[in-house]
Parts: sequence; C-alpha cells; structure tokens
Amino acid sequence: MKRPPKNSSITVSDVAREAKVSKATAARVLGGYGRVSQTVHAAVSEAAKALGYRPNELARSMTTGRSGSIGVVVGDIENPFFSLAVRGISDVARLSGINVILANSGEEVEAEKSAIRVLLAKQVDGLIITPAQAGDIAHLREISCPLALLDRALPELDVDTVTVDDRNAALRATRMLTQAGHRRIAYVTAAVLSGDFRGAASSINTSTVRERILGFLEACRAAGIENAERNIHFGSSRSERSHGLLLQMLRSADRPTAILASDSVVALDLFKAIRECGLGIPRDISLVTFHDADWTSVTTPPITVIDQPVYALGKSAAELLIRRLKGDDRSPERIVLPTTIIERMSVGAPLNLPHHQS
Amino acid sequence: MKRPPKNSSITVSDVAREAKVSKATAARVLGGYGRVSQTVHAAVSEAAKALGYRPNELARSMTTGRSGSIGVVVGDIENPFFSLAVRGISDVARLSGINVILANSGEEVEAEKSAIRVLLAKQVDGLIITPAQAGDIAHLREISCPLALLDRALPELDVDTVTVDDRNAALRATRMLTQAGHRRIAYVTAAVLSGDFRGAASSINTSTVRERILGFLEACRAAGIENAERNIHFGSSRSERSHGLLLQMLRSADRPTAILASDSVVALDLFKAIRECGLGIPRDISLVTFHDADWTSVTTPPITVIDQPVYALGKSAAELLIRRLKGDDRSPERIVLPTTIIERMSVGAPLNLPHHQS
DNA sequence: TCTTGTGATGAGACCGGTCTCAAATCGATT
DNA sequence: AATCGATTTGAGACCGGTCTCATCACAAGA
Repeated sequence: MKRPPKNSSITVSDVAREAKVSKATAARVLGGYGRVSQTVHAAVSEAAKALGYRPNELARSMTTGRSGSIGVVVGDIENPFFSLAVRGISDVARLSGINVILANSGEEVEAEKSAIRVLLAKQVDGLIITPAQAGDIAHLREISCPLALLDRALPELDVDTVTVDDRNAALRATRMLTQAGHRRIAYVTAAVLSGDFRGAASSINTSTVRERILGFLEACRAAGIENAERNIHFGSSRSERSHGLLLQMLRSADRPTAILASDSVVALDLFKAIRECGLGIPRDISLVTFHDADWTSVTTPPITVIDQPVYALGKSAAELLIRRLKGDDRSPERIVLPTTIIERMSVGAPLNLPHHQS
Repeated sequence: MKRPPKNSSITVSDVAREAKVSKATAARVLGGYGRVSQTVHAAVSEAAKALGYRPNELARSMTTGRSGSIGVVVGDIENPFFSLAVRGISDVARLSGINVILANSGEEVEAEKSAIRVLLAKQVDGLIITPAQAGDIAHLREISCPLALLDRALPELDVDTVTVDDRNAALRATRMLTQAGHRRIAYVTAAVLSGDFRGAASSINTSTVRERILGFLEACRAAGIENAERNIHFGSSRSERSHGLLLQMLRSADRPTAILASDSVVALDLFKAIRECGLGIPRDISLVTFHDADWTSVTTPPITVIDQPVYALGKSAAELLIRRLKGDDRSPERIVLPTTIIERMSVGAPLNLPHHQS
C-alpha cells in the first residue's frame, strides 16, 4: 500500500524534513550542486523517492534566471516548410534539454509582437523568429535575449541568421526557364509588400523575398527580358480571392508560359488553378517551385523544385541560438545554406502561339 | 534621449519606488487586482511606462500556481496530420491567452514519458497528448493536471478525449472496396504492436488502431472475406526497411488488389512504392487513405480519402482542456467527430488475373 | 596538545511576483 | 465632535527553489 502519488506537490523542504536534514542540504542533492556526503546524499535521494518529489522548474528558473526554454515564432506551422523547420529546431533543443514554446504569427506583425511579448514575459532564454514583415522591426530590436532569425534575414538586424541562397536559387531556376525558351515568366509569392513596389527590388527588406526577386530579375535581364517586374505577383495566400487572381492571370491573353512559385503552398494552389484552366504542364505552362514538398514528386507531371534544406535550416538556427545561450559571444553569424534544383518533369519549352483551352 | 530600454529587468518594487507607493500598491495596479484609487493608479501606470516595466510571468506563476501554458505531446509535428491539429490547438489556446509548449514523442513511449516529466516540471496547467503506445500508460495515470487525449482514446483512462469515428470510417472505406469487388484488401498502418496480434483486434488498446482494424475486419467479414487479419501490416514507417517491406508485399504473387492506408504519410510511401512496381492505380491496385492531405487531390489519379476533421480535432481537444482549466469539473467527455469519404479516382474493380509488371 | 585546514551542514536571504491582514484615511451619520 | 463603516494603503509572509556565508566536526601538521 504505497501512497507516494499524493495530491499536491512535494517541495525541497518536505524532503529535507523527511530525510532529517536542512533544506539547504536537501536542495543540494536534489539540485545536484555543492558537496554532500555519501550518507546524506543517499538519505535524501531515498526520501525524495519515497515522497515522489518532482522539482518545480518554475521556481528553479525564478532564482537561476534561466527558464530552459526557447520561443519559436513562425508564420504558420501548418505550412510543411515551417513544420519541418520546427522539427529541426525541437530535435536540437531536446538534445540540450531545452524545450520549445511555439507561437504562430499568421504572418501578421501584430500577432508577432504579441507573441514575442508573451514569450519574453515567460522568460524564454532565447528566441527563433521568422519575421513576418521586415518593414516593422522595432519590436525585434528591443529584444534583449539572444535572437536567431530563421529563413529570413534582416539587413538592419545584426543577429544570428540562417537562410538559404535564395537569390542564387531563384537565378538558377529562372535561368532554367529562360533557357527552355520562356520569355513571359511569372514569380508568384505569398509575401505581401509593405509600401509599393515599382521594380525597386532593393527596397524590399525581407531578405528572402528581396533576394529571390533579385535573382529572378537578374536571370530575366540576362536573357534580355524587359519589364520582368510586371510579372511578380505578391500576396498569394490560400484564400479564395487570391486563387481567383491566379485564375485570372492564367486566363489572360498574355498569361505567363512559366511560373516560379515561392513556396509549396502557393505552388499547390497554382497547380490546381492551372488544372482548373484546363492547361497542361509543361505543355502550356511550366512550373517550378521552392521547397521540395512531399506532393511535388507524385503529381503528374512531377514538379521541378528548388530543394531547400529546411530541416537543417531549423537545426542550424537552434544550434546557433543554443551556442549563444551557453555563453558564446562571438559576433553574429549569417549562415547561408545551399539549395539544389531537383529537375523533374514540369519544365518544357513554351508553345509559340498563345493558346487557351487545351 | 530616452533610456527606458535599460538592460536588466524592472520589478514591481522599482515601479513602486518610482511612483512613491508601497510595493503592494504598485503590484495591485500592475497585476490588475484589488482596489486602487484613480490617482495612484495613474501614477503607478505612468511610472511603469516610464521605466519600461515588463511583468515576469514566471514569478507570477510561482505564486498563483498557474503557468498559463499547456503542454502538447504529439508523435511528429512533421506529419501534416499533427501540424494541422497543433494549429487547431494553438489557435484556441491563443484566444484564451494560453500558450503552447510543444514536444515530439517520435511515437516512442520513453520520449513521451520524458516529455511529460519536463512539461509537468514546467508546471503546465494542462496537457494534450497523443499517446504513443496504449500498452504503457502508467505515466499517464500519474498525471495530476487536466489531461486531454487527441485522436487516440484509451479505454482505461477516463479523461477528455477527442477522436474521429475511426471504426465506422474504416468500415465504410473497406466496404467501398469490397463492393468494388475486392477480396484481397490490405490495411497498412504505421502503428507498431505491443505484444503480438493474432487476430484478436480487441486486444489492441490504442483506440485509433483498434477501431480501424475492427471496422476493417467487420467490412471484410460482411463481404465474406476470411482471414482478413493476415493482410494487416503494422509498423510502416518512413524508413527504408519498411518501404522495402511494402515493395515486397506489392510484388508477391498474392498481392492485395486494394489497400487502405492509416495516414497520409504511409499512403504517400505506398503510392510511390506502387509506382515503383510499375503498377497502375486503380487498374492494378486501388488505394484509399485516412487524412485528406493536400497532395491526395493532385496525384494522377487523385486519391480517395477518409477526410478527418483534423483541425477541429485539435480545436476541440484544446477547448475541452481549457474548459477544465477554468474549473469546469463535469465528468470526462469523449467526443467522436464524424469523417466523410471523399471519393476520387483511386478505387476501381480488381483485375481478375494476378498480374505483375504492367 | 594546540593550531589550522578542509569538507559537510545549517540558517537565512533572495528571486519577483501575489495576497493577507492590519493600519490609516475619509466621508457620513448621529 | 465623536463614532462608524467603507475604502485605500502599507508591511510583510509566502511560493519553491538557489546560493552565500557562518558554523561545525574532524584530521593532519606543528
């Protein structure tokens, strides 16, 4: 007849009393610090076991100042890109005995601010953030704990950052398209623009978005394509409205003959829209997307993708952050991970004649 | 020249001193409890703003006993099923000002135990768990805070539970297959069995797995199919090994003519394996899977699926848990959400002759 | 035998909040 | 003017740990 599984919590003092030692001594063995004699150590451990002592991590954090958890703010865990990155983060964190408090920003700055405030109030030891909008980063500046940026760099914010070689990736992908003969190439992204875009790509301050556009434009320019800016479509979300916009684009007389999508979610939407319009890939239109999402290899045709090391992205960000948590204070690092293009069957030569229904 | 963004933290006492009131009074306005006069309230708020006071949630939790966060333990956030459910959970949590600490169990009991221990030490107010293995639930019994089970019920554990009508879903899906004329139908699941399975489905104690198998067997029996148990494949994970096993199954002389997959991850694996074997869907083999993952609608052919309300699953679990957190103590509820079958193109009549390479 | 040093232990302050309880203040009533 | 009740405020304990510092015991060295 054991009754250890009592109802409420057993504290250090309880254990101390049971073991007939002082609270300080009990705390020493329970907390694993200081020096304690063999005998006493055994006695306390036994008392702790008998009572079913469970340390209160909160109280511990209270005095040590460290909470043993990091906050992660991503746009949307539902997006496979983020869930994979989060997986990378939490795997690394677990190895260091750190846990992850997750927050979704829904890609909205206000939600992001609020999430950060909450996380900070919870005394997270560090933060990994995928900044929703690069225009508004005052709140990121004010963060006083270690911070790492995931997937999106902010030039004005000199902190540990892990991104992929977006520009080069976009450049190569676009070049593949131009070399296949395409001249009307669209870049479709979910990002929304703060301020307006008049081709001044360098004014975009979310690195991921800017770099990709820069790469895209560079490849277009190299191929002698003018006004490629016109074919950049922002704000393509999962909504009805934006799907409608895609359909509209695909049905217009001068619809693009090739599209580069910024992530697998918009690509999927695009894929569906293309099919809805009765267009064939790659016959009527070529499609390339960022992120080797699981579905891209099983469609007909399978989609050519820019494979980003997403898990590694999360992993590296977490490693950088944790290293800093451990006291490392070398200057911020900006890691750029390489991407590879996986060529599948979604890129072909454009048809010469504009051509609507198949 | 403002210098509020000081380095270290401003406490209630600091604010009190600045506002020339007692710590107790300052705490009252800062914490939003008790009664304070207009004047003092204003003075304290102002002092707080001037100093840039940020409450320490940890210290608050310390005294109140509530941490304002819940722990969520899922098998694998990378699985779209879980990431969507987590999304549901965190949306609901945010609405209540509660945040989510996430932990992956990797479907392993030991990892689950450890995660729970950590979460509990962090004083989470409640827990939402997708139990990895139903055989080993002693550690779940010992949990003293509110607990809700997600997607998997445990008969012996009388706590709030949200599942889908797995049995009926499996029954209907299997019946669809038998009605199409199939006799050799396999059920492929990622679940691993604790103990061995000799057709005694009722001995499986993870509800999801058991119920689906029961439904599957019932439909088989109704169609006069004997020994359907033989065609249940457990432990199909993302590994090389299990992919090999699938290939082996598909290449055997008496390969199934139809397969029901337990989730979209195994289904995708299966889809690829089927293609690798040069088999056609649904000509050579029919495929139905649980979970309407995004890719299932864009393959050729699109896959018939059992659509589970995954987001709602997470949402409901969180609602149940939070309701309990708020003091509601009615007896545990077991919510069973309905599923619908989305018929697409992956089910057809079986070929009469066993037939290997197309 | 009398230092002196070393390791083990205990007492109690502290972290930053909440909250109880008593004292002080105030207006109104008699 | 004195009393009473209600409201506002302050002092200090408390949550469950960590950690500093003083004390204590014991053994080696002088």
